[in-house]
Amino acid sequence: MSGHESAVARLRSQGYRMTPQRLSVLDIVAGRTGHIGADEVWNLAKEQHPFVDLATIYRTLQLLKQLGVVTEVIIGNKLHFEMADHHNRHNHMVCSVCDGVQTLTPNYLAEFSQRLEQEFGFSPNLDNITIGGVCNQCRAVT
Amino acid sequence: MSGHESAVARLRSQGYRMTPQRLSVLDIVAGRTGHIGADEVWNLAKEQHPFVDLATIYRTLQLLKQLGVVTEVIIGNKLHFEMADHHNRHNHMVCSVCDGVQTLTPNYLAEFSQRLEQEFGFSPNLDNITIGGVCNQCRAVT
DNA sequence: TTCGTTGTCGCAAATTCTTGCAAATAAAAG
DNA sequence: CTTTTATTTGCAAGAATTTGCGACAACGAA
Repeated sequence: MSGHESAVARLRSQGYRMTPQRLSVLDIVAGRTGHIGADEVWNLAKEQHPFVDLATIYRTLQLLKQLGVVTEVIIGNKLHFEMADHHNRHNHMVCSVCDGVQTLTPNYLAEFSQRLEQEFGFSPNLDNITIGGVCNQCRAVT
Repeated sequence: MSGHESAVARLRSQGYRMTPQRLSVLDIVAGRTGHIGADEVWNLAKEQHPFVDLATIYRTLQLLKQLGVVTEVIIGNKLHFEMADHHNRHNHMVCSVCDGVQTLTPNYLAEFSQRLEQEFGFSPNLDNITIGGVCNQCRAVT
């Protein structure tokens, strides 16, 4: 009921339809500050629409991702999603050892972004960037 | 039979064992210039070891990934792997619309890497970086 | 409001990837 | 070479995610 107008508009403008299921998913993801797993979205969505299928959740999340409304992060071997906040970007560093996630707001990425666009014609979605590596703790263990 | 000595050594030094199955997987991935899907690795591996299980392939690829021998890229909804070439890095830009993959050798990433390490104590593996976005073609369509 | 077109949903089956466990085996010790 | 022991494997079961398809519903047109 709040700031979903733009998302709805974006759906419509591409010929997609707004359904109660999609609104639910949108509300749920928007209601979280951090990321949320697909299974959690499903559980919450069932409270409002007991018959929603998990497949619908996945399809909706994929759609919202394509539209740039949400962002996908792979944590462990699960898909997680969160609102793509274009004003206050969240980027992730995922440790390949412990699957821990760290968040950062990298201003330094802006320049890199422009280069990619100039040299390759590729518009990177930096809301969606995930950097693999090893975190402090796990490196200490080895 | 070629340049796998370092990979074998890296296995041994961590207490892992070198088995024919693992050597097969290593050979197969190393024999490719580009990336290769887990299922393809399996098919090729079966030519030499008809009874290898797909689970073994996955486990081996995960292991090689942890050791930094290979690199994992998610293309579409499949896992792909390729040799991590530390001298000539390959990084990927994956289009979220068409799943097309572009490769680049970003020298400009080096500086960014150092910052992450200094500020977060996180050692990024830039061989493994994947940047999502929209490619030239798909952007033109919209 | 009603109708028709077309996108969407729910269901079930198919893919893709992961995990538990007993048997097999690599590497070290004797 | 044989024994020992811990790692790996293969198999089967199980998560997690995607896809095909007929029934259904959103929304513009009449």
